Amino acid sequence: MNKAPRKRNPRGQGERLRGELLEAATALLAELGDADRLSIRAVARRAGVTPPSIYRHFKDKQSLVLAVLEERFGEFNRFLAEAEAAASDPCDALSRRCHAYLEFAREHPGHYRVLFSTKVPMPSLRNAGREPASSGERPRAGAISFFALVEAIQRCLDAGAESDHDSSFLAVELWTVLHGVVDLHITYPDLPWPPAEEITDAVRTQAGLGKSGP
Amino acid sequence: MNKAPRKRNPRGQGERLRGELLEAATALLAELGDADRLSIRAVARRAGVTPPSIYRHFKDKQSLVLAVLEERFGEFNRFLAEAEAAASDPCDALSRRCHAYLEFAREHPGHYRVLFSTKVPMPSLRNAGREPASSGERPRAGAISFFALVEAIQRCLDAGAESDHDSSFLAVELWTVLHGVVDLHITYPDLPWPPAEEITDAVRTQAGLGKSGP
DNA sequence: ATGTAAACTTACAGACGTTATCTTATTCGG
DNA sequence: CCGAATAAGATAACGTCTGTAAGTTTACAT
Repeated sequence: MNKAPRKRNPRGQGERLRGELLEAATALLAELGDADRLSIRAVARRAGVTPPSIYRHFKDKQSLVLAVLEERFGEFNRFLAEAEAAASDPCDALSRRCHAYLEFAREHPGHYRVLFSTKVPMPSLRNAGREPASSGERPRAGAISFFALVEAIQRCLDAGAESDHDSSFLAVELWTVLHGVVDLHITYPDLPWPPAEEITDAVRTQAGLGKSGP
Repeated sequence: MNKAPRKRNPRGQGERLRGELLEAATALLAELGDADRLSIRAVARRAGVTPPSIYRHFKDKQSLVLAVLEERFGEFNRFLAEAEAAASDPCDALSRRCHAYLEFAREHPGHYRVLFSTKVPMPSLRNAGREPASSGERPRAGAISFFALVEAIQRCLDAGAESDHDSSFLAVELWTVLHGVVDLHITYPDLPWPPAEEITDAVRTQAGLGKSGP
């Protein structure tokens, strides 16, 4: 077996393993698509380290998972915000934001699942006893990107787009379609889907958010 | 402890435990919302029976889960079909079908998750080795209800509803919204959602499937 | 040389799916 | 009415996984 016992890190740089652990956990979560299925021991194997070594860098399994989630969620929001930058008008920006949403999910289906299709972090740990639910950690995460969507839509309405509904209702409508198309693609990858963009574009334009002027 | 060792079933009626096991597994799946998290031992505890007793009635864990899934999926399709029965015209039937979809999900969120938000049966068992994927079991399940939706929409178009797209595209669009709104409600139950019906009705009418005539 | 950071070894206590074997209550043949 | 067959379960156990705690080794920096 590969018994070379891992090149030890020099003094100040114990941080390096922390980074490699996050990297390993990230890769595994991308494959598993579910934080509950991630095991400390699998992360350790992946990083070429024994399981207890992880506890020098993370209090417990939940901390490790939350660290990864925070990273990925930040990258998700950054990616969507950057996509809007190149836009000419608010409706174009909204379109780009939606397409970026789909692109992120296509590139990182596992991470998408972990971020948006599982309940508050580690329901299995709640069942284990001890803590009284500690909800309120990750709901905020989904909320951030939702409010960014509301604002993007409001800018469209301010620019003259006409719709029967207000921005927050439209945001729910759009998010619903985006999430739905993504989740179905992930769950049934072998069905002959039309391109995801066609679906979401159809709903977005039918809702009156296609172009600014009348 | 409750050491009364369970009233034994008479000769011909060993089937009774089978029923109770299905019942217990069904209840647990409703709570867990994930077939992978269901444990044989939990089913046994719930039914007041020792774990190996299950193997007299089901070949293995997968068979038990599949039996439950088949039952629930049948009920789902029946529920949607019955909802259409009371309709006056094709568009009303479509509306009722959509509302029934939402109602089923609201009444049985856990079962909805198991039926429509997890990949082919037991991905964890595939990883375990032995079998070469055996896909093709449950995809058919989702397909049945999808084709029923296509037909319901086609009847609307035949009755004079005008839309820019064909029935199968519209079916994907509608299913996307239905699934999206359901999954978001399940994943973030504490957000201040507008009623699910409002969202799906909006998309359905915007798509031109609100009323038959012009 | 020594203190200490970084990682290791060992170990516990519990869960899981599943098999092999044993017990007991019921039913049927006589 | 009684003994044998059998169906419906229970016990015990194996092998594997899991998260994590305690204590130990190694190698670098001073």
